[in-house]
Formats: sequence, C-alpha cells, structure tokens
Amino acid sequence: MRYIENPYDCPVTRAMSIFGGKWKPIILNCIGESSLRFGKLNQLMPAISNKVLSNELKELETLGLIERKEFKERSQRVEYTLSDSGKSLMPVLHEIANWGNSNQAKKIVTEMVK
Amino acid sequence: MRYIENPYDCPVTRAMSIFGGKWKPIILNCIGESSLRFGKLNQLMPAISNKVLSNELKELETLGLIERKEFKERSQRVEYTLSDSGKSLMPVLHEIANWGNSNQAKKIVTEMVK
DNA sequence: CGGAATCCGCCAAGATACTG
DNA sequence: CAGTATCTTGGCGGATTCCG
Repeated sequence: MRYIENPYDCPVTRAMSIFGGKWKPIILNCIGESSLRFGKLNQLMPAISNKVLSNELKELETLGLIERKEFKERSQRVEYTLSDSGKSLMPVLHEIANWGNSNQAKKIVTEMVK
Repeated sequence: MRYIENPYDCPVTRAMSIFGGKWKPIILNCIGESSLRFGKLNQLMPAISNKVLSNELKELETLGLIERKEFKERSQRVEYTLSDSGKSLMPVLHEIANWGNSNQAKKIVTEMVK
C-alpha cells in the first residue's frame, strides 16, 4: 500500500467518496429494497432539510446509485429506488447498520452525547 | 422507523457518526490487524496533514476504537493498534474496501474525477 | 407535493512553521 | 519522531422563502 500519489488508489477512499458523507448512507439504507417518495423519505429519515435532501438525491442519481421516476398525475409524484449499482451496496449498508445496532456502537454513542 | 425525534435511533446514523467522516475509516482500515507508528500511517495513507492525522487519532482513541502505546526510547516511538471495539469494525471495513475494489466503484470514481 | 433559489454561519480540513 | 500552534478557507449543511 502507498496511496499517496493518487488518493483514489485506496479502496476505502474510493468507496467513501462515493457513498460517504453525512446523509448518503442513510438515504440509501432508507430506500433499500423499497420505492420511496420524496416526502416519505423526509419522514423516515433523521431531520434533514429539503434542500439537502434534494441535493443528495440529485447527486446519488448522477452517481448512478438511485433512479428517479416521475409520475405525471394531478399532484406531482416522484419515486426513488436503488439502481443495480445501488443494490450492490446493500451488503455494505447492512453491515454498517448491523454494527450500528451492536451494543458496542450504542454504548459509544451514549458516551459521545454526554 | 421514524428517527426524527432522535437521529441516533437510526443504526446507520449511529454507526457513521462513530467511524464516519473523511479519514476515520481509512485510518482504521490502514491499521487493521497490524500495529502502526505515526509516521508509517502517514506514509501508507492518502495525503493527510500532520494536524488532521493527529486529531483523528486522538478522537479514535477517545472513542475507544484504537489504542496508543508510547515506548520510551531515545527516539520517541508510538504505536497504534485497534482495540477490541475497533476490531469489531473489521468486517464492516472489509465490506467497504471490498466494494471499493469492485468495478462498479472504480467506474463511478473515474466518472466523478472528470 | 416536490422541489429551486438565496443567504449565511460555522467548522472540518489544509498549509505552514515550530518543538520536546 | 511525533506531534503542537496558528492562521486561513471552502463548502457542507441549515433556515427560510418561493414556485409550478
């Protein structure tokens, strides 16, 4: 290993630069196998502003991790699902969520919050 | 699910707030099963400034994910290893690195860089 | 309903220089 | 060698308002 020349030679850097950040993993995990509307996502997730959610969704779409489907009805309706690329992330997200549910993680967080 | 009241009720939020961020996963993955000195870490990792590396290591130690051992010799020597908590993260890190090595990830990154 | 457009504060992160 | 000490800055993220 020697990633100095190009940071992206590091697999973890590569992965985290794609789905890392404060909101992306949460969004991806929330969508999961289902198909969610903008408003529904907003409800399911920890507090996130419209703008940020909107931006993140756009980025995720550009990255090819999610797909946006717009239904032309009287009241505008949009649904987000994981693309195949996005689905390939599910094992990773599960592993993360799984660890997040461990007592280890819970204990550390309660210490952090103090 | 409804994490609005308390964000930390979301397992992914919990996990990422612990080992997420730009550098923490990379550092943890670099250390892995081995025992690394400060300078060695600096070499192995993508370019990171002294200050940031120092800060991150301190935080990781506070979180209880790594252990710092100082050897009193003529030239000062410090080694960092994963604690048991830190080791419990290895499957997660492996999954992340693994995905980072996938063609999916590599392709996305090359698109991003453009 | 699902955003877009502004405006803005703040702090993570970097550059650089220095030290026990 | 393994860090501090300072100073500086980009851009992430939030609040609010407006729109088709």
